[in-house]
Amino acid sequence: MWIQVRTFDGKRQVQIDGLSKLTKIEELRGRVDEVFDDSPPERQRLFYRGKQLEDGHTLFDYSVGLNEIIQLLVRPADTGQSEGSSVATETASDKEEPMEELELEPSTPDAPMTNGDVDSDTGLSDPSTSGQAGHIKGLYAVGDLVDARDLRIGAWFEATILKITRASSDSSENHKDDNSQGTTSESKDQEAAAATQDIPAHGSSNSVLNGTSDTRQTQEDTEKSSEDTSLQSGKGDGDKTTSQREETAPATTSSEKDSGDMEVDGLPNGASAENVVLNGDGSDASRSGEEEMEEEGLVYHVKFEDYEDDVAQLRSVDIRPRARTVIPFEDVQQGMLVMANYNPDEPKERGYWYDVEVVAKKAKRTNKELIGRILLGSRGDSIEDCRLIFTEEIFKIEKAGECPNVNINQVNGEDMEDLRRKKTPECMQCLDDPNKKCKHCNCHVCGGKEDPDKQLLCDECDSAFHMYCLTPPMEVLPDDDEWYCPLCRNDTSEIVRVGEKLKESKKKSKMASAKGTSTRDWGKGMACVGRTKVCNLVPPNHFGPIPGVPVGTMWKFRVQASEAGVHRPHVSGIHGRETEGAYSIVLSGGYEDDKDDGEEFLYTGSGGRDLSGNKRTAEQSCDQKLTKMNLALARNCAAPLDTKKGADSKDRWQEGKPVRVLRNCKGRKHSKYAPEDGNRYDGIYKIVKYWPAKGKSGFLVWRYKLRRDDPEAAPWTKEGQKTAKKLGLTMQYPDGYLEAQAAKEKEKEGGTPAKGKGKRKRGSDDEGTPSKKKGGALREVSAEVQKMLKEDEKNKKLWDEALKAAKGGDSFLPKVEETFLCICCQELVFQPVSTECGHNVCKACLQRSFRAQVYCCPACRHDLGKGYSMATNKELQAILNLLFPGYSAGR
DNA sequence: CGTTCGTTCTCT
DNA sequence: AGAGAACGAACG
Repeated sequence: MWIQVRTFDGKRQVQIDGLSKLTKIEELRGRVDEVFDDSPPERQRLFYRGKQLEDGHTLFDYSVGLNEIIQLLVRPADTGQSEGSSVATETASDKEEPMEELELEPSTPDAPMTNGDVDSDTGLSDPSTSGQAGHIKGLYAVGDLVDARDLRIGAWFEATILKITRASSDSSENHKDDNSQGTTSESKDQEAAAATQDIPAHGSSNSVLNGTSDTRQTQEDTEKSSEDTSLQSGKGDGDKTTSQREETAPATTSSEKDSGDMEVDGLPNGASAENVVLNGDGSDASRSGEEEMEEEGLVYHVKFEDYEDDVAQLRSVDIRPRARTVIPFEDVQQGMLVMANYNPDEPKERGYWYDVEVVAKKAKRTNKELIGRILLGSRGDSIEDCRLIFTEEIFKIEKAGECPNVNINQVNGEDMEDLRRKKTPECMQCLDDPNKKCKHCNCHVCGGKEDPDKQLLCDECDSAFHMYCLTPPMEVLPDDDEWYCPLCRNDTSEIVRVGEKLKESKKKSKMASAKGTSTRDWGKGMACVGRTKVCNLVPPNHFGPIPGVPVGTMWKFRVQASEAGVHRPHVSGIHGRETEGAYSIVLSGGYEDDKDDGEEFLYTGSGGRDLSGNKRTAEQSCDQKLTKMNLALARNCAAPLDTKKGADSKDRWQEGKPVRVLRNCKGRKHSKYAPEDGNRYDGIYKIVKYWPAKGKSGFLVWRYKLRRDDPEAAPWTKEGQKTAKKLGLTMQYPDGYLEAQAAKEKEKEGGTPAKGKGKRKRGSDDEGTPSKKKGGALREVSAEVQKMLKEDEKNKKLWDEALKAAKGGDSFLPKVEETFLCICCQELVFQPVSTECGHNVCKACLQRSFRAQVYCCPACRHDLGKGYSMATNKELQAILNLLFPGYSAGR
């Protein structure tokens, strides 16, 4: 078997040959390493259909089929430079040993809170108790109301300081904790863990809903995956945090160091210094000025107001006094650094609070607008050209250290609610109204918001479920780290999380290879591979020729004839339905009673054989019956059915149902009409008569007399050979087969597999499907169809493209098939819904998405809205029905 | 060469 | 949804 490995950017694609279905992933890595530069196995990440391939499993485990594409992502190399504080950060998170060493360090005696780990210290500790650390002098004190930066998304959230510790064993212990969470829970890969190790996970990785909504969690995930790809750029960050960590107390005088960095990172040149106050810059903060500063080594444990169980440990650079001064719009000036609300995903909606450099200010009478650059944090990332719409809520960034304090607040009775900023409702469905039932943000079954601690979060769709709302109700929390809701459970049976065992499908577990009863290696060749495409041109129960497949077409393997729709079963000689008749047969020389005279032949029914032991053929060992395929074949005969004695259509033989006939090269033993190689389509035959008879084996067999009835010349005639030449009919091989064969030959000669062998752009060297080269049925677009295309106004652009492709020499129908492939089910769209964003999805697929509370276009994530009408595009459906007469059968 | 795999189909 | 039949094709 062979597959394609393609880099994530799609720039390189290489065929890997000589694989078996039982090839292990680690083996595949070796092969990939041979062909791709600079991609050692340990740095490879391989993906197939969204799943990350893990060592220890086989291609079969992941159902990787012939010629399918595996995507390759190579982790950046660990340079191992001596400069390496960044390297230290990464390795520290990659491997656990260094962490354990840190953990063994004695805890700081004057930090009593080290005995509480993050989980138990969920902000419940009395501030006065934490105040024991009062002799730690920093910019902020316990109880200070601050804004704290969520390092993952770069936005500021309202928070309170719970306690302050020195960076020492205390923090490293917590770091270790974070890290283990990061790696054990789902597919957060190591890099992501490294990038986020400073933050405790929001909520435990377990699935209990901690009284918070899932919105934020989702955002985290998005953020993480984006970090995945931008890791290299994030290295500077790791560098800095590490150096900070290593410089523990006592503090140096270089507290400007941080601010200096910040200036470089976050501040535009020429920014007006007036209103710009840098976070963490304690140079003139009153409190710190008088006391001995040890800011460098301090870790602030802050509690986010909106996420009660979140305790983050942050450095002073990521903390600042709670914003409380609104800058009137008229006072906002270009170049200022302010805090404003922005939603990067939905710029027209409310989002989170970010630092923004004001780039431009537009004030019209009706419309106030600010254009800004969102600054995401110390890493120096920014989002350019953001249009700020909440121009009345521009906040000044307060000077470091000048904090309102929660304790003071209580004394003064000052209403701190005034300091609360507006923010996005967590749930756009119920707008966080606690009195409203909402199946979106709370229990998916009852919508109730009560008992948040009894609500389980699905690890797939993030929907919540009361344990008692499940059927059957769940009594105890699941032991597993992850839990899947009833809607997701089936669909995700094959999803594998990192480091997790592959869930075996029922079917596979029954197979010999899974039961371990066989040692047989299989799957290297074409015997056990599945189809790579399905013929949608006609329904499976189509009688007569397949459009675009001329008499004389040849395929090396039966599976290809199946793909072409000419003869669908993989093994079986007769394709038919008991109630309808037979559509096609193959003469393969497997039945001794067959007799082939070309224009006419005698065919034998199936059955009467003992196929136990997983066999496909055997000797005749009992009488055949006129059932199943034998009955189907009999029904083609233009004579009343007689299941006892058979029937003869006599002079009406041509009125019978047409049978497509293939001849296989194995028939050559007894028939000179069989092809030299592979399988050949010989045209339409009719059943003249059928009858039961005693076969050579002595058992009863059903015999069928077939006579050719096809206007196209038979391949063995002179005329037939002429047309074959004219049409350029050559043996068809599976995509990549010849390359794989060539590679095998080369290997035999003793040479190592050549680098880059089989390297090719897709669709380059087609041996020439007859229909492609010579145009014909597949390229022509009839006037009738053209007219119908015009009626499908919603897809005008797509149809224009398809027509253009047809004119350019490509086949029209395959292009249409590609264009209207449903992104969900990967089949031609059925009962298509044409979205306003220009995509087409099966109605059923879209409904499934909506049932999972996902209300956006599956293709582009364009929000369709919960109440989307989902009208089927009848025009499109009509066209597709015409072009692909059978595709909707069975759906 | 004899064996024996997953696949496909249809039917139950 | 599962079982059973089946003129393939590779393994050993």
